[in-house]
Amino acid sequence: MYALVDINGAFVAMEMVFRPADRNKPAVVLSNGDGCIIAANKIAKQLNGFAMYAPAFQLEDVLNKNNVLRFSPNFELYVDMSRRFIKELSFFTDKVEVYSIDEAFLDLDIKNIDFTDYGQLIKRTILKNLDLSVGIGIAPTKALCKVASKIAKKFTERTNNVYVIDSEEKRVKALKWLPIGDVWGIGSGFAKKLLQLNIKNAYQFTQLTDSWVLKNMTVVGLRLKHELEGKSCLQLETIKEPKKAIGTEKAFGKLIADYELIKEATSSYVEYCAGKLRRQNSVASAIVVLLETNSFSTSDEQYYNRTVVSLPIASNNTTYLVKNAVDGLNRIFKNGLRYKRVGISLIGLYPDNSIQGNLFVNHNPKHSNLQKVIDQLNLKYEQDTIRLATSGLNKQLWESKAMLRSPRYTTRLNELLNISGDVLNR
DNA sequence: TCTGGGGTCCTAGGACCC
DNA sequence: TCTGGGGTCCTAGGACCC
Repeated sequence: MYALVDINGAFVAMEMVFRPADRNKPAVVLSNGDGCIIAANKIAKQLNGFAMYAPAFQLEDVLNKNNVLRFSPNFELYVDMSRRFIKELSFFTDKVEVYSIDEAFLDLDIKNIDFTDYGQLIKRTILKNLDLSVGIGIAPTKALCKVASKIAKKFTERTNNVYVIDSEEKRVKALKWLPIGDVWGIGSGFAKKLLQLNIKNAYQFTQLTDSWVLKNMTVVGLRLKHELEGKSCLQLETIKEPKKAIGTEKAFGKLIADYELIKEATSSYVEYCAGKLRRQNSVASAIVVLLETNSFSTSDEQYYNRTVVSLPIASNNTTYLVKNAVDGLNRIFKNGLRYKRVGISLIGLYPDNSIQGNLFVNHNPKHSNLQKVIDQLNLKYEQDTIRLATSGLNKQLWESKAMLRSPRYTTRLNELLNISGDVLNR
Protein backbone atom coordinates (compact mmCIF):
# COMPACT_ATOMS: atom_id res chain seq x y z
CA MET A 1 0.00 0.00 0.00
CA TYR A 2 1.04 3.58 -0.72
CA ALA A 3 0.03 6.82 0.94
CA LEU A 4 -0.24 10.29 -0.49
CA VAL A 5 0.22 13.00 2.12
CA ASP A 6 -0.76 16.45 0.98
CA ILE A 7 -0.69 19.74 2.89
CA ASN A 8 -4.08 21.43 2.94
CA GLY A 9 -4.02 24.84 1.27
CA ALA A 10 -0.25 24.71 1.54
CA PHE A 11 1.03 28.21 0.81
CA VAL A 12 -1.61 30.01 2.84
CA ALA A 13 -1.28 27.49 5.66
CA MET A 14 2.48 28.06 5.74
CA GLU A 15 1.92 31.81 6.02
CA MET A 16 -0.55 31.26 8.85
CA VAL A 17 1.91 29.22 10.90
CA PHE A 18 3.49 32.58 11.71
CA ARG A 19 0.24 34.55 11.99
CA PRO A 20 -1.95 32.62 14.35
CA ALA A 21 -4.21 35.60 14.93
CA ASP A 22 -5.21 35.74 11.27
CA ARG A 23 -6.31 32.15 10.82
CA ASN A 24 -9.97 32.82 10.68
CA LYS A 25 -9.63 35.44 7.99
CA PRO A 26 -9.81 34.80 4.27
CA ALA A 27 -6.32 34.81 2.76
CA VAL A 28 -4.67 34.30 -0.64
CA VAL A 29 -1.17 34.01 -2.04
CA LEU A 30 -0.55 35.79 -5.33
CA SER A 31 1.76 34.97 -8.18
CA ASN A 32 4.89 36.90 -9.16
CA GLY A 33 4.13 40.59 -9.47
CA ASP A 34 1.01 40.06 -7.35
CA GLY A 35 -0.76 39.05 -10.57
CA CYS A 36 -2.94 35.98 -10.13
CA ILE A 37 -4.33 34.12 -7.16
CA ILE A 38 -2.33 30.91 -6.86
CA ALA A 39 -3.42 29.73 -3.43
CA ALA A 40 -6.29 30.42 -1.08
CA ASN A 41 -7.59 29.13 2.22
CA LYS A 42 -11.03 27.58 2.60
CA ILE A 43 -12.59 30.77 3.90
CA ALA A 44 -11.47 32.69 0.82
CA LYS A 45 -12.56 29.94 -1.56
CA GLN A 46 -16.08 30.09 -0.18
CA LEU A 47 -16.50 33.82 -0.79
CA ASN A 48 -19.11 34.90 -3.27
CA GLY A 49 -17.52 35.69 -6.62
CA PHE A 50 -14.15 34.22 -5.70
CA ALA A 51 -12.22 32.44 -8.43
CA MET A 52 -9.00 30.50 -8.01
CA TYR A 53 -6.21 31.45 -10.47
CA ALA A 54 -8.02 34.62 -11.52
CA PRO A 55 -6.02 37.83 -11.95
CA ALA A 56 -6.22 39.69 -8.66
CA PHE A 57 -7.21 42.99 -10.27
CA GLN A 58 -10.35 41.37 -11.65
CA LEU A 59 -11.35 40.34 -8.14
CA GLU A 60 -10.40 43.63 -6.53
CA ASP A 61 -13.96 44.22 -5.28
CA VAL A 62 -14.39 40.78 -3.78
CA LEU A 63 -11.00 40.92 -2.08
CA ASN A 64 -11.51 44.39 -0.66
CA LYS A 65 -15.09 43.92 0.45
CA ASN A 66 -14.16 40.83 2.45
CA ASN A 67 -10.82 42.11 3.76
CA VAL A 68 -8.99 39.20 2.21
CA LEU A 69 -5.36 39.06 3.35
CA ARG A 70 -3.03 39.11 0.38
CA PHE A 71 0.51 37.79 0.22
CA SER A 72 3.20 38.09 -2.43
CA PRO A 73 4.78 34.68 -3.01
CA ASN A 74 7.45 33.75 -0.47
CA PHE A 75 8.97 30.64 -2.00
CA GLU A 76 11.99 30.73 0.21
CA LEU A 77 9.66 30.16 3.14
CA TYR A 78 7.54 27.54 1.36
CA VAL A 79 10.56 25.54 0.23
CA ASP A 80 11.95 25.50 3.75
CA MET A 81 8.61 24.47 5.27
CA SER A 82 8.35 21.77 2.62
CA ARG A 83 11.77 20.44 3.63
CA ARG A 84 10.59 20.17 7.24
CA PHE A 85 7.41 18.40 6.11
CA ILE A 86 9.44 15.75 4.27
CA LYS A 87 11.70 15.34 7.28
CA GLU A 88 8.71 14.57 9.48
CA LEU A 89 7.45 11.99 7.01
CA SER A 90 10.79 10.27 6.86
CA PHE A 91 10.36 9.27 10.51
CA PHE A 92 7.48 7.03 9.43
CA THR A 93 9.16 5.23 6.53
CA ASP A 94 12.45 5.56 4.70
CA LYS A 95 10.66 5.18 1.39
CA VAL A 96 9.43 8.69 0.68
CA GLU A 97 8.93 10.20 -2.76
CA VAL A 98 8.90 13.99 -2.76
CA TYR A 99 6.25 14.57 -5.38
CA SER A 100 5.83 18.33 -5.14
CA ILE A 101 6.34 21.19 -2.75
CA ASP A 102 3.35 20.09 -0.69
CA GLU A 103 2.89 16.40 -1.44
CA ALA A 104 4.73 13.17 -0.88
CA PHE A 105 4.08 9.52 -1.58
CA LEU A 106 5.05 7.00 1.08
CA ASP A 107 5.54 3.27 0.79
CA LEU A 108 3.54 1.73 3.62
CA ASP A 109 5.02 -1.71 3.23
CA ILE A 110 4.86 -2.21 6.96
CA LYS A 111 3.50 -5.37 8.53
CA ASN A 112 0.55 -5.52 10.89
CA ILE A 113 -0.59 -1.96 10.87
CA ASP A 114 -4.04 -0.52 10.60
CA PHE A 115 -3.71 1.91 7.71
CA THR A 116 -6.34 4.32 8.96
CA ASP A 117 -4.74 4.51 12.40
CA TYR A 118 -1.32 4.97 10.90
CA GLY A 119 -2.60 7.75 8.66
CA GLN A 120 -4.14 9.48 11.65
CA LEU A 121 -0.85 9.22 13.51
CA ILE A 122 1.01 10.83 10.61
CA LYS A 123 -1.59 13.56 10.42
CA ARG A 124 -1.42 14.34 14.14
CA THR A 125 2.37 14.39 14.08
CA ILE A 126 2.57 16.90 11.24
CA LEU A 127 -0.02 19.08 12.93
CA LYS A 128 1.79 18.97 16.25
CA ASN A 129 5.31 19.51 14.94
CA LEU A 130 4.71 21.87 12.02
CA ASP A 131 1.29 23.32 12.67
CA LEU A 132 0.16 22.23 9.19
CA SER A 133 -2.90 20.14 8.45
CA VAL A 134 -2.69 17.39 5.86
CA GLY A 135 -4.98 15.07 3.95
CA ILE A 136 -3.92 11.47 3.46
CA GLY A 137 -5.05 8.97 0.82
CA ILE A 138 -3.98 5.35 1.17
CA ALA A 139 -4.39 2.77 -1.61
CA PRO A 140 -2.58 0.08 -3.60
CA THR A 141 -1.54 2.41 -6.46
CA LYS A 142 -0.45 6.01 -6.69
CA ALA A 143 -3.39 7.07 -8.86
CA LEU A 144 -5.80 5.51 -6.36
CA CYS A 145 -3.98 7.32 -3.53
CA LYS A 146 -4.79 10.54 -5.35
CA VAL A 147 -8.44 9.53 -5.50
CA ALA A 148 -8.46 8.55 -1.82
CA SER A 149 -6.84 11.83 -0.86
CA LYS A 150 -9.59 13.77 -2.64
CA ILE A 151 -12.17 11.85 -0.65
CA ALA A 152 -10.26 12.44 2.59
CA LYS A 153 -10.32 16.17 1.98
CA LYS A 154 -13.84 16.44 0.63
CA PHE A 155 -15.58 14.51 3.39
CA THR A 156 -13.51 15.61 6.35
CA GLU A 157 -16.30 15.06 8.87
CA ARG A 158 -16.52 11.38 8.03
CA THR A 159 -12.88 10.71 7.17
CA ASN A 160 -11.09 13.00 9.59
CA ASN A 161 -8.70 13.69 6.69
CA VAL A 162 -7.59 10.10 6.14
CA TYR A 163 -9.16 7.70 3.66
CA VAL A 164 -8.13 4.19 2.70
CA ILE A 165 -9.14 2.37 -0.49
CA ASP A 166 -8.54 -1.24 0.41
CA SER A 167 -11.39 -3.15 -1.20
CA GLU A 168 -12.88 -3.58 -4.65
CA GLU A 169 -16.13 -2.14 -3.42
CA LYS A 170 -14.49 1.05 -2.16
CA ARG A 171 -12.45 1.38 -5.33
CA VAL A 172 -15.47 1.21 -7.63
CA LYS A 173 -17.49 3.52 -5.43
CA ALA A 174 -14.70 6.07 -5.33
CA LEU A 175 -14.14 6.00 -9.10
CA LYS A 176 -17.85 6.40 -9.82
CA TRP A 177 -17.86 9.43 -7.56
CA LEU A 178 -14.84 11.16 -9.16
CA PRO A 179 -15.62 13.44 -12.15
CA ILE A 180 -13.39 12.69 -15.12
CA GLY A 181 -11.85 16.17 -15.12
CA ASP A 182 -10.65 15.69 -11.54
CA VAL A 183 -8.67 12.55 -12.27
CA TRP A 184 -4.90 12.91 -11.78
CA GLY A 185 -3.39 12.84 -15.27
CA ILE A 186 -6.54 13.90 -17.13
CA GLY A 187 -6.17 17.56 -17.96
CA SER A 188 -8.64 19.88 -19.61
CA GLY A 189 -7.82 18.61 -23.11
CA PHE A 190 -8.58 14.95 -22.51
CA ALA A 191 -11.45 15.74 -20.13
CA LYS A 192 -13.22 17.58 -22.93
CA LYS A 193 -12.59 14.77 -25.38
CA LEU A 194 -13.81 12.11 -22.95
CA LEU A 195 -16.92 14.07 -21.99
CA GLN A 196 -17.85 14.20 -25.67
CA LEU A 197 -17.79 10.40 -25.57
CA ASN A 198 -20.03 10.53 -22.51
CA ILE A 199 -17.27 9.39 -20.18
CA LYS A 200 -18.19 11.39 -17.11
CA ASN A 201 -16.32 9.75 -14.26
CA ALA A 202 -13.19 7.80 -13.50
CA TYR A 203 -15.04 4.49 -13.44
CA GLN A 204 -16.35 4.91 -16.97
CA PHE A 205 -12.81 5.74 -18.07
CA THR A 206 -11.62 2.37 -16.77
CA GLN A 207 -14.31 0.68 -18.87
CA LEU A 208 -12.72 1.84 -22.14
CA THR A 209 -10.59 -0.69 -24.00
CA ASP A 210 -6.83 -0.65 -23.52
CA SER A 211 -6.30 -0.21 -27.26
CA TRP A 212 -8.54 2.85 -27.46
CA VAL A 213 -6.76 4.48 -24.53
CA LEU A 214 -3.34 3.64 -25.95
CA LYS A 215 -4.22 5.01 -29.35
CA ASN A 216 -5.84 8.22 -28.14
CA MET A 217 -3.96 8.95 -24.94
CA THR A 218 -0.56 7.28 -25.45
CA VAL A 219 1.03 4.95 -22.93
CA VAL A 220 0.66 7.65 -20.29
CA GLY A 221 -3.11 7.32 -20.45
CA LEU A 222 -2.91 3.54 -20.47
CA ARG A 223 -0.74 3.46 -17.37
CA LEU A 224 -3.25 5.70 -15.64
CA LYS A 225 -6.09 3.35 -16.57
CA HIS A 226 -4.24 0.39 -15.12
CA GLU A 227 -3.41 2.30 -11.97
CA LEU A 228 -7.07 3.16 -11.46
CA GLU A 229 -7.89 -0.52 -11.96
CA GLY A 230 -5.61 -1.28 -9.05
CA LYS A 231 -2.63 -2.58 -11.04
CA SER A 232 0.40 -0.63 -9.90
CA CYS A 233 2.49 0.73 -12.80
CA LEU A 234 4.02 3.81 -11.25
CA GLN A 235 6.84 2.98 -8.87
CA LEU A 236 7.78 5.08 -5.90
CA GLU A 237 10.71 7.26 -6.90
CA THR A 238 12.57 7.68 -3.66
CA ILE A 239 15.86 8.75 -5.18
CA LYS A 240 15.84 12.33 -6.31
CA GLU A 241 17.02 12.40 -9.90
CA PRO A 242 18.92 15.49 -11.00
CA LYS A 243 16.78 17.93 -12.96
CA LYS A 244 16.89 17.73 -16.75
CA ALA A 245 16.31 21.42 -17.22
CA ILE A 246 16.72 24.42 -14.93
CA GLY A 247 15.15 27.65 -16.01
CA THR A 248 13.66 30.96 -14.97
CA GLU A 249 11.30 33.23 -16.77
CA LYS A 250 9.52 36.05 -15.08
CA ALA A 251 7.44 39.03 -16.05
CA PHE A 252 9.13 42.38 -15.44
CA GLY A 253 7.62 44.86 -13.03
CA LYS A 254 6.67 46.99 -16.04
CA LEU A 255 7.16 46.77 -19.79
CA ILE A 256 10.79 47.33 -20.77
CA ALA A 257 12.34 48.45 -24.06
CA ASP A 258 15.87 49.11 -22.79
CA TYR A 259 18.33 46.45 -23.97
CA GLU A 260 20.71 47.00 -21.06
CA LEU A 261 18.03 46.26 -18.48
CA ILE A 262 16.93 43.12 -20.30
CA LYS A 263 20.56 42.04 -20.45
CA GLU A 264 20.78 42.55 -16.71
CA ALA A 265 17.73 40.41 -16.09
CA THR A 266 19.04 37.70 -18.40
CA SER A 267 22.39 37.66 -16.65
CA SER A 268 20.76 37.63 -13.27
CA TYR A 269 18.50 34.66 -14.17
CA VAL A 270 21.46 32.70 -15.53
CA GLU A 271 23.40 33.40 -12.37
CA TYR A 272 20.53 32.08 -10.27
CA CYS A 273 20.03 28.96 -12.39
CA ALA A 274 23.75 28.25 -12.63
CA GLY A 275 23.82 28.12 -8.83
CA LYS A 276 21.10 25.48 -8.84
CA LEU A 277 22.99 23.66 -11.59
CA ARG A 278 26.18 23.46 -9.53
CA ARG A 279 24.30 22.40 -6.42
CA GLN A 280 23.03 19.33 -8.26
CA ASN A 281 26.54 18.72 -9.68
CA SER A 282 25.52 19.12 -13.30
CA VAL A 283 26.78 20.96 -16.34
CA ALA A 284 24.61 22.39 -19.12
CA SER A 285 25.30 21.85 -22.80
CA ALA A 286 22.87 24.46 -24.14
CA ILE A 287 20.88 27.50 -23.10
CA VAL A 288 17.44 28.51 -24.27
CA VAL A 289 16.78 32.25 -24.30
CA LEU A 290 13.32 33.60 -24.90
CA LEU A 291 11.87 37.04 -25.17
CA GLU A 292 8.25 38.10 -25.20
CA THR A 293 6.11 41.24 -25.45
CA ASN A 294 2.85 41.69 -23.57
CA SER A 295 0.42 39.28 -25.21
CA PHE A 296 -2.52 40.89 -23.41
CA SER A 297 -1.92 44.22 -25.07
CA THR A 298 -4.07 45.09 -28.04
CA SER A 299 -2.10 48.19 -29.02
CA ASP A 300 1.56 47.10 -28.70
CA GLU A 301 3.32 45.31 -31.54
CA GLN A 302 3.58 41.63 -30.61
CA TYR A 303 6.77 39.62 -30.69
CA TYR A 304 7.84 36.26 -29.37
CA ASN A 305 11.11 34.57 -30.12
CA ARG A 306 13.41 32.00 -28.67
CA THR A 307 16.77 30.62 -29.53
CA VAL A 308 18.95 27.76 -28.39
CA VAL A 309 22.63 28.47 -27.85
CA SER A 310 24.69 25.28 -28.02
CA LEU A 311 27.81 25.44 -25.91
CA PRO A 312 31.06 24.11 -27.42
CA ILE A 313 31.83 22.69 -24.00
CA ALA A 314 29.25 21.92 -21.37
CA SER A 315 29.77 24.02 -18.29
CA ASN A 316 28.35 25.20 -15.00
CA ASN A 317 30.50 28.30 -14.79
CA THR A 318 28.36 31.38 -14.33
CA THR A 319 30.56 33.74 -16.34
CA TYR A 320 30.70 31.40 -19.32
CA LEU A 321 26.96 30.66 -19.24
CA VAL A 322 26.07 34.34 -18.94
CA LYS A 323 28.25 35.25 -21.90
CA ASN A 324 26.54 32.64 -24.07
CA ALA A 325 23.06 33.57 -22.88
CA VAL A 326 23.74 37.20 -23.79
CA ASP A 327 24.85 36.03 -27.26
CA GLY A 328 21.47 34.33 -27.54
CA LEU A 329 19.67 37.43 -26.36
CA ASN A 330 21.48 39.48 -29.02
CA ARG A 331 20.20 37.12 -31.69
CA ILE A 332 16.56 37.64 -30.84
CA PHE A 333 16.44 41.15 -29.37
CA LYS A 334 14.64 43.64 -31.57
CA ASN A 335 14.83 47.37 -30.91
CA GLY A 336 11.74 49.47 -30.53
CA LEU A 337 9.55 46.95 -28.72
CA ARG A 338 8.30 46.95 -25.18
CA TYR A 339 9.03 43.59 -23.58
CA LYS A 340 7.08 41.84 -20.90
CA ARG A 341 9.33 38.93 -20.08
CA VAL A 342 12.69 37.35 -20.66
CA GLY A 343 13.49 33.75 -19.80
CA ILE A 344 16.42 31.42 -19.85
CA SER A 345 16.68 27.69 -19.43
CA LEU A 346 19.76 25.56 -18.98
CA ILE A 347 19.23 22.31 -20.87
CA GLY A 348 21.10 19.22 -21.98
CA LEU A 349 22.23 18.66 -18.40
CA TYR A 350 24.54 15.89 -17.33
CA PRO A 351 26.89 15.11 -14.44
CA ASP A 352 29.82 17.48 -14.01
CA ASN A 353 32.27 14.60 -13.64
CA SER A 354 31.94 13.47 -17.24
CA ILE A 355 32.34 16.58 -19.34
CA GLN A 356 32.99 15.85 -22.98
CA GLY A 357 36.02 17.75 -24.23
CA ASN A 358 36.22 19.58 -27.52
CA LEU A 359 39.24 19.19 -29.81
CA PHE A 360 38.78 22.60 -31.33
CA VAL A 361 38.12 24.65 -28.25
CA ASN A 362 40.68 25.47 -25.66
CA HIS A 363 38.87 24.82 -22.43
CA ASN A 364 40.24 27.05 -19.78
CA PRO A 365 39.06 26.10 -16.31
CA LYS A 366 40.81 28.96 -14.57
CA HIS A 367 37.56 30.34 -13.22
CA SER A 368 36.50 27.23 -11.38
CA ASN A 369 38.31 28.09 -8.16
CA LEU A 370 36.93 31.60 -8.27
CA GLN A 371 33.48 30.14 -8.79
CA LYS A 372 33.90 27.92 -5.75
CA VAL A 373 34.90 30.83 -3.56
CA ILE A 374 31.94 32.89 -4.74
CA ASP A 375 29.57 30.00 -4.01
CA GLN A 376 31.05 29.55 -0.55
CA LEU A 377 30.70 33.23 0.28
CA ASN A 378 27.14 33.35 -0.95
CA LEU A 379 26.33 30.30 1.12
CA LYS A 380 28.03 31.65 4.22
CA TYR A 381 26.55 35.12 4.08
CA GLU A 382 23.54 35.57 1.87
CA GLN A 383 22.49 34.86 -1.67
CA ASP A 384 23.87 37.54 -4.03
CA THR A 385 26.53 38.75 -1.61
CA ILE A 386 28.88 38.44 -4.57
CA ARG A 387 27.56 38.49 -8.09
CA LEU A 388 28.51 39.42 -11.62
CA ALA A 389 28.59 43.06 -12.65
CA THR A 390 26.63 42.14 -15.79
CA SER A 391 23.74 41.20 -13.52
CA GLY A 392 23.72 44.89 -12.79
CA LEU A 393 22.70 47.24 -10.08
CA ASN A 394 19.34 48.22 -11.46
CA LYS A 395 17.23 45.33 -10.27
CA GLN A 396 14.58 47.68 -8.99
CA LEU A 397 14.02 48.91 -12.55
CA TRP A 398 13.01 45.54 -13.96
CA GLU A 399 12.19 43.15 -11.16
CA SER A 400 8.53 42.87 -10.30
CA LYS A 401 7.70 44.12 -6.87
CA ALA A 402 6.70 41.89 -4.01
CA MET A 403 5.24 44.46 -1.68
CA LEU A 404 3.14 41.97 0.22
CA ARG A 405 5.77 39.35 0.90
CA SER A 406 5.92 38.12 4.46
CA PRO A 407 9.28 37.74 6.23
CA ARG A 408 11.42 34.71 5.43
CA TYR A 409 11.05 33.65 9.03
CA THR A 410 13.00 30.40 8.86
CA THR A 411 15.86 31.22 6.50
CA ARG A 412 17.02 34.80 7.19
CA LEU A 413 18.48 35.82 10.50
CA ASN A 414 17.31 39.38 10.13
CA GLU A 415 13.74 38.30 9.43
CA LEU A 416 13.22 36.02 12.41
CA LEU A 417 9.83 36.03 14.03
CA ASN A 418 9.69 38.45 16.92
CA ILE A 419 7.39 36.79 19.40
CA SER A 420 6.46 39.75 21.57
CA GLY A 421 6.15 42.20 18.70
CA ASP A 422 4.86 40.12 15.82
CA VAL A 423 2.59 37.61 17.43
CA LEU A 424 1.35 38.80 20.78
CA ASN A 425 0.37 42.24 19.58
CA ARG A 426 -1.65 40.92 16.70
C1' DT B 1 -2.26 50.00 -14.48
C1' DC B 2 -2.78 44.96 -13.25
C1' DT B 3 -3.09 38.80 -16.48
C1' DG B 4 2.35 32.96 -12.81
C1' DG B 5 6.38 30.07 -12.84
C1' DG B 6 8.84 25.76 -13.11
C1' DG B 7 8.90 21.38 -14.45
C1' DT B 8 8.09 16.19 -16.86
C1' DC B 9 6.98 12.83 -20.47
C1' DC B 10 5.56 11.20 -25.14
C1' DT B 11 5.15 11.26 -30.24
C1' DA B 12 5.90 12.37 -35.00
C1' DG B 13 8.81 13.76 -38.38
C1' DG B 14 13.12 14.93 -40.37
C1' DA B 15 17.91 14.48 -40.56
C1' DC B 16 21.55 11.47 -40.32
C1' DC B 17 24.43 6.79 -39.93
C1' DC B 18 25.94 1.95 -41.93
C1' DT C 1 10.36 -6.20 -63.23
C1' DC C 2 12.56 -5.52 -58.83
C1' DT C 3 14.55 0.17 -55.27
C1' DG C 4 16.37 -2.40 -47.61
C1' DG C 5 16.55 -2.67 -42.96
C1' DG C 6 17.90 -1.22 -38.59
C1' DG C 7 19.20 2.25 -36.07
C1' DT C 8 20.25 7.31 -33.45
C1' DC C 9 19.62 12.07 -32.50
C1' DC C 10 17.20 16.34 -32.56
C1' DT C 11 13.19 19.42 -32.58
C1' DA C 12 8.55 20.97 -32.23
C1' DG C 13 4.36 20.36 -30.41
C1' DG C 14 1.11 18.58 -27.27
C1' DA C 15 -0.27 16.61 -23.16
C1' DC C 16 0.15 16.76 -18.22
C1' DC C 17 1.60 18.08 -13.08
C1' DC C 18 1.86 21.45 -8.88
